Parts: sequence; C-alpha cells; structure tokens
Amino acid sequence: MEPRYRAPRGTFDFIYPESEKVEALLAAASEILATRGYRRISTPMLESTELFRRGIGEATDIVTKEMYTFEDQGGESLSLRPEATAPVIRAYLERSLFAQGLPQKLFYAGPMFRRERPQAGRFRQFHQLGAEVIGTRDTFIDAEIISISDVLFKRLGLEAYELVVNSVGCGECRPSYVRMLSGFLEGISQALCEECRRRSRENPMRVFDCKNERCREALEAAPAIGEQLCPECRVHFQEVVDHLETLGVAFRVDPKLVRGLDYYTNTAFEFKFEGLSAQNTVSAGGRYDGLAEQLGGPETPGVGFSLGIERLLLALEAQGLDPFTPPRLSVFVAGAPGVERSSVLDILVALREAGVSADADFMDRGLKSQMKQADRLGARLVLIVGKDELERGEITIRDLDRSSQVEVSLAGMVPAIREMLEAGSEDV
RNA sequence: GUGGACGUAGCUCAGUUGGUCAGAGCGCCGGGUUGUGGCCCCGGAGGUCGGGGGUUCGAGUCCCCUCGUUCACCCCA
Repeated sequence: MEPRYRAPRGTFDFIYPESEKVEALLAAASEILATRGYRRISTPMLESTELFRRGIGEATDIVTKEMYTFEDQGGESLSLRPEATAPVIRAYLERSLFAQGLPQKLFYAGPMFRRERPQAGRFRQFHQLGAEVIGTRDTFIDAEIISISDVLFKRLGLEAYELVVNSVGCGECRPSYVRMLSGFLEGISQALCEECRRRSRENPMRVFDCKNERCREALEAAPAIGEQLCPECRVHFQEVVDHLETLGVAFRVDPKLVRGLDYYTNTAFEFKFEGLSAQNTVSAGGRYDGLAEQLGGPETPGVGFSLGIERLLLALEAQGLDPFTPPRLSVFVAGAPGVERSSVLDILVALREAGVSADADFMDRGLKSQMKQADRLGARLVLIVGKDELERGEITIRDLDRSSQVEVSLAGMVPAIREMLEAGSEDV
C-alpha cells in the first residue's frame, strides 16, 4: 500500500479542512490590510539567484545552504524564493512603483522555499503572508506594520503570545556596536559553548539566541545593541514604542533581540507563542532602510513583516480555535427506484440555478444509501424524487433535522425549500 | 548538516521472552423485505507488517543497511 509517489520531503498537501482554514486566514488578513491601504502584490516564485545573494546576505544560512538553486536550460542561475522582501523591493524598483506615489504599501501571500531539515513548524515549502511599506521612515508606519499581526491574532481569538521589539541600529551605530560586542566576547570566550565561539567569529549578535544556561549567564553583562544606539536611532526607536502604546499593542522591549537577515536596520520585532514547540515565532519583521540601495536602487527606506501561515495554523490548533466553518449543504437530491436519472439531474440543476446549494448521488446507490450519504454530508434537506409523486407532478422534501417530510408540487419546490431553510431547524 | 524516537489495514493503535500474529476500534461498502438518514445488529472489502539483506527449522517480533516520519540542535516564518 506504500504509495508510489509521495510529496517531497518537507512539503505537503493542504487538504481540507486546513486548506479552508488557510483561505479564511488570508481573507481575514486581506481585510485588515486593505482597510489600512495595502495593495496586493504577487511576485514570481523564481528569481535570479543573485537577487537573494545581494538582498539577504552572502553569509547567511539561507543563502549559503538553504536555497533551491539551479541553472536553467539557458544557463541562468535561478532560485526558488526563500523569502519575499527582496523580490518585493526588486519589483518596486523594476516597476518604478515610486512613481505611483509614496509610500507604497504592499502585501503578499504565497509559498517560500528553504532546504532545511523539517520539524514542527518548519517545512521546506512553507507559506508566508506579509506586507512591506516602502518609501518612508515615519515611525508610525513601523508601529502599524507591527500592529497588523496583533490585530489579526486578536481577531482570530488568539492568546498566549508575546511581542518583543528592539532596535538593531543603523549603518552608523551597528558596526561600532558589533566591534564592542566582539571585544566583550573575546574576553569571556572560555565561558562560552562551542557554538557560541563559532558565532562570536561569524555573526556575533547571534550569541544572544543561545539557549545554553552557562552562555546566558556569561552574556548577562554583554553590551546590548538596544543600549548602544546612536542618538538618531534612539529617537527613532522611542517613537516606535510610543506609537505602539498609542495603538494599544502590548509589547516587551528586549535590548538583545537580533535579526537573522542582513538587511534589517532599526526596528526589529517578533511575535512568539507559548506551547508551540521550538519554532514558536509566528510573525516577525523589521525595518530595512539599506535594502533598496543594496539592490542597486536609490536610497529607499522600508519596513515590513512576514507571518508563517503553518505556524499560525499550529497556534490556532493549540488554542482550540477554528477560523472556518464549512457552509452546510442545503439539499441532497435522492432518486427512488424506478426513477429516471435524468429527472434527478434536472431537479439538481434547477436547484443550483435557483441558488440553492445542492448535491446528489453519483455512485449509483440505493435510496437508503443515498439517505445515509445525505446525512453524512450534513445536508439539511433531502429531496426524494419518487416515481409515484413524480407521476402526480409532486416531490417529497424530507427535513433531516426535524425528521419530518412533506410533499409539494414541482412548481412550488424552490419556494418551499427556501421557506424551510429560512425557518431554520428547531432542536428536535 | 548533527543527535534522539518511531515506521502493522484509510485513521488511531494491540500484537506476550521470535513459532494460528496478521488483529481491534473508528471510517468505508452492503444488508436488517418490497422507496427513506442519524442509534442498534449482521456481513464485507482493505495490510508485500516502509523497503532490502542477514541470523534461525521458523521473524512485525533479533542484527545490519536503506527509505520515510517525527522531535531537538542549527537556523528561522
């Protein structure tokens, strides 16, 4: 019974009901974003490899070992997108969106690809929903971007999550901070784990992600980026914090919060959930004022977030929430013995044309089985197309909720059904 | 990339110290008299016990390899 073909490792099919929950989540998010002036953008799943190398950073794990990269038949190096911010900025520059007026507020949703080892909340093809505001450094926008996830979570009824914010500085203050941190790390290197020593050399700020108890203690006294900002960045961050308070978003400042991708500047944030296993960051993002320039465009500020759909689904499930209830089938049309199949289909089509949700048997089942099927589908009514009634120009409508049935004329069928559906079903 | 756990019917799982061990529940299909659901009863379909090799008279049950799943590290949404 081993299927001959299976979905590639780390990928999966979204089947119902998850597929429908995803639709519901996207609908809720789209509504929130649209009412804040965001417009939808859809970029290719494939981009030139160079875009990501430049945009995300040559030294990042994503670029060095997680991209699905290949050369196409024309010899061009392409990669499946591991994230969408660089592609969105590329599109902004390529399509001259700045000429449409600034700022540009864009949102996207779709699959991303990273060749990591799968685990809870982490897949090789996963789906992100995100937004970017390009063209302004206004601190209210930083707060707005952050608040969108919060609004969505609240609307979905989610609890037990925490928003952590920080500033990672700018091109001026970060380098000097990193030097200071490196110096500090050198001094305590013997107290650090193997991993942290490696980080100390390659990406010093990442030591703060270490979960090792000894390292954490040793790092207590380490200088934090949030405390070493230049005056300008300090003001910027303070304004963001103030706006968050105005927006009523609860948060905690963590001076040691850092970001994985190279392009971040100033504002950085993460939404973490309790009870979600190791991958508990559901939404994260920040400001990236240097990215557009990095990609060969003019100096252009930007800020955005991205949210992991699968992780959001896990959070909803962990909290017993369901964003989607499938609509109930109104009518199941069942044919009794001796009835022409065409009569059943004619009625089915007539109902659908009248706007009534309806389905019928396509497995050549007997009446009893059709009744069971109707029940299993959760249909409210069953239209029993019987030989005798049909000869009288009538049809039987059985109400599965009330366990009652009536006969009506074919001409009065649709109105009768409408009436019964509108009357609802009292508890029986 | 590293480490641990696990892989028996569609699903959730039982399967003793290797010898009726190929099972249960749920689901699915059919039936319980002639045209009717949900409960109940009866019956049925469905499994190379992930795959390969080995040990043995004999292996889901032991060993090796392999594939897959899963959890953690790494990293990140």
